[in-house]
Amino acid sequence: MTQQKLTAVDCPQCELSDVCRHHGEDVASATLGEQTPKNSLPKGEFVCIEGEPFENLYAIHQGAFKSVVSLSSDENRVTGFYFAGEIIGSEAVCANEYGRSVVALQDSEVCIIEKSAFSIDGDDQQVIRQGLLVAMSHQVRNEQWTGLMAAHRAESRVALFLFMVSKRLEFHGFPTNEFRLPMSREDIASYLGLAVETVSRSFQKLKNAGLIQVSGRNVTLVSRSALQEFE
Amino acid sequence: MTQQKLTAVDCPQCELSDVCRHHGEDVASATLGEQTPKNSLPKGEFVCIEGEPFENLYAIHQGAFKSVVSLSSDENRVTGFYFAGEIIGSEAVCANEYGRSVVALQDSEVCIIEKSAFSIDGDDQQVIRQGLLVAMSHQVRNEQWTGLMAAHRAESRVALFLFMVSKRLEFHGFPTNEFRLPMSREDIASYLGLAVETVSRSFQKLKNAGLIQVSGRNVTLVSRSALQEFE
DNA sequence: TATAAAAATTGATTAAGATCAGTAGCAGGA
DNA sequence: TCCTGCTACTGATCTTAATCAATTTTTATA
Repeated sequence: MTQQKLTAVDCPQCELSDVCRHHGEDVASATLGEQTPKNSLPKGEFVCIEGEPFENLYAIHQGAFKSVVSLSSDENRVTGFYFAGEIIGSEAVCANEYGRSVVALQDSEVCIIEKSAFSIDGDDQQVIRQGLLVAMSHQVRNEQWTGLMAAHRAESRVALFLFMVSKRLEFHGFPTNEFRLPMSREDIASYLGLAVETVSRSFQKLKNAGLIQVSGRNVTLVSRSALQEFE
Repeated sequence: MTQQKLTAVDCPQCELSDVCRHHGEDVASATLGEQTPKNSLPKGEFVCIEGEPFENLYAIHQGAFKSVVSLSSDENRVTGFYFAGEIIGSEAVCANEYGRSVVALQDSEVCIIEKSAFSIDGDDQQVIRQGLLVAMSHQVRNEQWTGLMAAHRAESRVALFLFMVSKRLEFHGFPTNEFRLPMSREDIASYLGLAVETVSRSFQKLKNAGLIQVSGRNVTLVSRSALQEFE
């Protein structure tokens, strides 16, 4: 199936492998290389809801997600995307409640990291905390892109968006120049603060400029560096 | 002086007090309540430079900062602001180099948290790691606002910006309805992806709408909730 | 305090994106 | 396979923000 070119992360190489492997009630039975049980989520399912009490963190084994916050009774906005190898819920650690709702964009699998695995009164689990620190640092790094996209013209935002997706896929070991976007044009528009029509037109312009090839959600980056520099 | 209504955080109440208090070579001499030596930075001074190797994290005791990334040889963009009680450098943990340059917007004081204080091969310092986790979680939470500002019309972005500043000041115990902005209109414009002139006009419109009072960098929020809901 | 430099505001014009409207293409279900 | 509904694209008009230009205010420094 062409449904997902983004497949599962290779657990042993995952930034979060230590976190997943050491936690929870199954530690005793976990032999070397054995993984935390994965939790399947069909497309459209919510992983967590904005405002609800913090229960777990989730490491994405396979799939993709978007985060959404409600701005008013009639308006939601997409605030970010999560790919395989990344972590969901880190914003909840400080406030003990989730700060965004997170929804599966396709059928996905997550590894559950229980709150107790790293809470201050929990067992001494140095490795887990260290792993989380690194993962969260990574998220802080990623979220900077969001800010950059506030600026620029529409076309540049879309270019930068594609560059960001490619960079994040690369980090987790996926193909970087040819992929299928898991999110709709509407999601992209909401995330970038543009009208859907403008996103569509921007895709066409980038295509005409020879920077990308597009067919629906399938994207090929002709020159990734040109995308980054795109003005 | 009216230079800074944002004064120093009260260390014992700071989210980072554990982190600051336990680390470094002076632990032995630190008596209860005694603080980590603070490092003074004059306005305009850089705390860290994008791309340089990771050395320390910095907890802001007093003052305010902006983060900047270079987009091309002739263009920089402001990607965020840091206030007293917040932490600088968390994006460097994962990559071992800073991901943004951070500059003091006013004369400031920071507490230094050395890398060794929480690295995996360092001493077992559970409390520090836990404190960092919470602080970084907070940052992830904060950075979401940036994304929200990508959207909306100019006026709404500025309204949301002021709301965010107020919220962050509140968290660290500062006055929330009357404050002096530490950053220039140009910084705000860069951060929001707007022209300086548009920021100026937006301030005037919010003033005329009765939502705020403005006099240069001094801002009074008449109705904070109205700012948040502003459409 | 006086003066220069920088920052902020205001106005007029131009350009870019939102909105409105309609069409075409896919994907999932019977 | 053929619908049906959703998603994506394209065109025309209108609104908003960028740009250009000039003035006023604030800040820094002698």
